[in-house]
Amino acid sequence: MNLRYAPPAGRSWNVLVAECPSRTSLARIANKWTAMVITVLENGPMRFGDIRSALEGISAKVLTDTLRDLERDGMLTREVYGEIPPRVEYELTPLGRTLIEPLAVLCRWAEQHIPEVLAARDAYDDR
Amino acid sequence: MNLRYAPPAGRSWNVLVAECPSRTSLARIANKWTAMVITVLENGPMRFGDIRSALEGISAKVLTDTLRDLERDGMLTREVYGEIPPRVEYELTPLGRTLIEPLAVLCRWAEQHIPEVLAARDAYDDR
DNA sequence: CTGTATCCAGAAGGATACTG
DNA sequence: CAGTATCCTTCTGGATACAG
Repeated sequence: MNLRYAPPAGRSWNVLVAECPSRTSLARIANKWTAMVITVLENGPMRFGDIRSALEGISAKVLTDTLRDLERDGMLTREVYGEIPPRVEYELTPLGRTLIEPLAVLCRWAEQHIPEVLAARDAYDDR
Repeated sequence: MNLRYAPPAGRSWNVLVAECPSRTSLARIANKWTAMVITVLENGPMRFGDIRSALEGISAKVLTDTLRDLERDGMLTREVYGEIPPRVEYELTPLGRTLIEPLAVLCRWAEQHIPEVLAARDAYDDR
């Protein structure tokens, strides 16, 4: 496993290799905002404001940045409707949809294991 | 547990609620270093130096911080052996082991979908 | 309504030197 | 070997104001 980064000539992309682009990709998907955005979009297209309301507490700037990054990496599409007031809808691509289940699992893990995590934290801080 | 937020009776914790502690927990596990550390520890205890070698490019400081946070949240244990030179081993707890599969899936996703992501990125940048 | 443009504080993370 | 300590740079993300 101590191989130097060699792809794309070969086939073995590897997040453990510092220069491998898969590590950048991992950083993008292993991210709390990404997990929440993808999860929230699973049921179909949503408007900017509705996403922002769903992800309670996110700023407009951060949501804009997150959505743009996800669009750039092909995980969602952005459609602007020429209406007044403006309407913009975001929708997962097939590629983005393959992330729904993995990221939903993470969100559920965080929710389901809160008692254990908080207990462990208290125990650690008490010593 | 001294919480500023508790889910309403009969309901579950929810990462979409800003003050819910599950969001902090999500931030910790939805993180590239966490994903790599957990994945690398799946086969059993490992020494600090071996983990650092496996996660090519991580600094001692960042690895120390990451391991301490994971220990604090009950996902791994840290055992110090009174030897010269020192030996310290990190091992996943049962709680930590429940993260192996979800996080390994993320790492595999990042590796397997690199061609699509890079293609999408090029297409986006070209317009 | 859906952003952009700034500015700024704090967190994350790297480099280097050093210790038990 | 397994860290600490320190310093420094970069990135993240919040606040505010404003535009189309």
